[in-house]
Amino acid sequence: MKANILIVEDESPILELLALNISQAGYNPLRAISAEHAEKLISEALPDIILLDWMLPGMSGIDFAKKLRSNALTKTIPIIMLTARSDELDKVKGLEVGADDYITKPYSPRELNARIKAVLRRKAPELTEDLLKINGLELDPVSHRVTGNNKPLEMGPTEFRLLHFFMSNPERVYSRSQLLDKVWGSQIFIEDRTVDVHIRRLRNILAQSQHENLIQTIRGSGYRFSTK
Amino acid sequence: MKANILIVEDESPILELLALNISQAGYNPLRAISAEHAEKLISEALPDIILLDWMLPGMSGIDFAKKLRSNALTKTIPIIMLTARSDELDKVKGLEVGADDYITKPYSPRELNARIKAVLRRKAPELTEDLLKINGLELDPVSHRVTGNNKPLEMGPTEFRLLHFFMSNPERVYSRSQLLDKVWGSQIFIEDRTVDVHIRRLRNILAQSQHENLIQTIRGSGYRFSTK
DNA sequence: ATTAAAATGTCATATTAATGTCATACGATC
DNA sequence: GATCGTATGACATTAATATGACATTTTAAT
Repeated sequence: MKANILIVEDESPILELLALNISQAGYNPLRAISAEHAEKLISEALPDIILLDWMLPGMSGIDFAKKLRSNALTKTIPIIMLTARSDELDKVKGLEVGADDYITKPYSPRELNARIKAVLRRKAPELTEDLLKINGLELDPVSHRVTGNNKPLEMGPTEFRLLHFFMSNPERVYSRSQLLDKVWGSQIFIEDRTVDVHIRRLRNILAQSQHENLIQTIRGSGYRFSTK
Repeated sequence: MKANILIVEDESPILELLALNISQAGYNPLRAISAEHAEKLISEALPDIILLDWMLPGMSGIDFAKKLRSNALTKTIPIIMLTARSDELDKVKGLEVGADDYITKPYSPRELNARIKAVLRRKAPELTEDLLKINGLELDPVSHRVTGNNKPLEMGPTEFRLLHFFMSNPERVYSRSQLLDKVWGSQIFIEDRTVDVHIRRLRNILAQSQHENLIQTIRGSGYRFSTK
């Protein structure tokens, strides 16, 4: 599942350039030319990251960031600020407002990608393409392959995403609804109990290499991926 | 017996959408397009939960909530506020007025269901996610793990919540009914003596790492979690 | 377009764990 | 030692999860 990155930038050429870079980096860019426009897009679907220009017509980037931070729904979306000059003052202000990172123009695509990746790693590791290895269980998002003790494990797409999510977020309990939101997507209406079934399917597959008890049931709470 | 959920919302499409979700979730939706209309329905039969739009023509949602709270008959009906924007101010006001929870539009059906479920169950106020450590006893809400001197301790959901509550509120005596309210939830009809049983179960588990006397009996008053 | 294969979500049922209550034992307090 | 409050063990009931089967949808292959 590609990460959705919302770019808020009033200068069209820069916006397009950013969007191009982002899509080349394997993410899904969403374009907004103002804070108001961005709000509309956000109300339709929450992006995973917001790239926010400092200077915007209408509501400024700072104010918009503040607003995003004060709303429970958008509070946790990472914001990367785009600033024209890199004076320290801006940096401080940006961090005060709650930006997770900031980039100065002219920016280098490589730097941009690095920042995005860093932020994703911190907030939503399952959206990165990092190779995951735990206790002889390997999942490669790039080649879309899973092996247990070097034995290839075949599974359906849903089980793959589920395992990917779990391996990216180990040692944490997730309720069935949280898993549905994170692995299936938030606008889908599926029974909680369906999660159980996919957990079983995944466990069955992992059992081929004795990794089935990496997925643990926490009665009354949900499931946890753990090596302990 | 299905729970009756009264929806008070003036915008017809939203009302229908809510009603649809609610009936799919196995509840019985009742529709009202204004506070006045709602009052009429309430006078016929008391609903189990009221979903109340913040902005209503005629009497506003806030005023209506106040009114409901001031009437002995309707005082105890849980109210979930529906707000267009989730600014903190609204939240505060809503809670002041006595709303039990609030949801911001656009809401996800799953979130709505989760809230309804939570309100129906009247679970204890949410405890934090912070790691709790006392005298070698550790409770991690995130991974849902308890260890005593690094030895894993297994326990049921109720004992976990009980311990979580105690560790979050140490050095304080709680009566059995207070514990029932805080750990089990307020609308539940359970014998006071049952608390004793769970205390014993918890003590038994904690005894594996010699932590059993962190839970002390205060004769005539209740129990206390204390290191002294 | 047609067919076959794979994947998916839901349901009914089985299994297991957790829960609440009771009867009784214990211990403190007067 | 009588009384009151608490501890404990057993047990029936309830609740949560696991499982197998199945209908439907998606995907891939021809």
